[in-house]
Amino acid sequence: MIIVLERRGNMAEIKFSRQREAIQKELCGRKDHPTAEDLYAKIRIEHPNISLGTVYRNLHQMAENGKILCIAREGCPVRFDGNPAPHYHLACTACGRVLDVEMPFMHELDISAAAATGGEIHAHSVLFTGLCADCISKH
Amino acid sequence: MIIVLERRGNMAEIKFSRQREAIQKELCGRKDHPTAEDLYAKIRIEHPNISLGTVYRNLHQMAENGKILCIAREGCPVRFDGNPAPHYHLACTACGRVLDVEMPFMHELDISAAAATGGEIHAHSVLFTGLCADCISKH
DNA sequence: GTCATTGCAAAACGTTTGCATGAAT
DNA sequence: ATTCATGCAAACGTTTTGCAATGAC
Repeated sequence: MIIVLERRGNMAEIKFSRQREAIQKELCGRKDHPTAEDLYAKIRIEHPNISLGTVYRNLHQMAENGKILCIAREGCPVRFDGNPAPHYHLACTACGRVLDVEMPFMHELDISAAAATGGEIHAHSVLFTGLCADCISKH
Repeated sequence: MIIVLERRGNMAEIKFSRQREAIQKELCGRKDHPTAEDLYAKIRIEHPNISLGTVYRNLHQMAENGKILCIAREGCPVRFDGNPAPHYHLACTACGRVLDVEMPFMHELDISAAAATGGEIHAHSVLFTGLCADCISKH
């Protein structure tokens, strides 16, 4: 299997589009981590003609360009994060939400990993699993 | 969306099966992180009648019971890890492989995250992104 | 005898793609 | 005029499911 991670094919220009603008605005205006369908549903209110394919295409492009993050989990649709700065996430086992965890990001981990592997680490993503504060207090 | 993470429905008995045994043996006998299809293809050599559904069902059950780990990434089929002890992974951007990273696991991160969220952290999974040693040296 | 597990094939799901049209530069 | 982006609908790859049959206990 070949993993294609190349940035946009050599120097193709990115043209403005209403749709991309709407997606970007919607995603960056929220602090949760919506799925493509979530965004599609929301954006459709103001842009009734937008298509799901366009949402996916743009999310993909934005991720390639480092403008957003993707959060993948077993058995769940991918979630997107409008904040591209590396940070931690918590997947709550009770309510199913994915939340940001406000703690300092350990860039040192990348250094340790690079030392351990002899390779070159570009990023690390961390997903905590557990109960969020809301779910703890509700019970 | 409701996330179902419950362990096996109250106290249903787990009965032995040849197929599960083969899956367990195959997965735990290797240090890479195969997909369900990979395992299916391999196991089919000795158990020609096994079905892909059975492979998925058993992997799911084993994951629920904490016998194996799942590694999910955007755009890739889920990979399974026969070693359920918490540890780190590297996804190589050049060759596409997912490798173990031999470095001490930071349980302290869970404590920091619990403090930061006010919740209860059960685990954390880390996926590094970068180049593995093989790909660095090949270039 | 009971109930978990299987194989099979169909369906579900999330996502990607081809193509003709439209919009941005 | 060029070429990037869009909407649509069809296709894709992965995973799950219903069901009747089999196997474990």
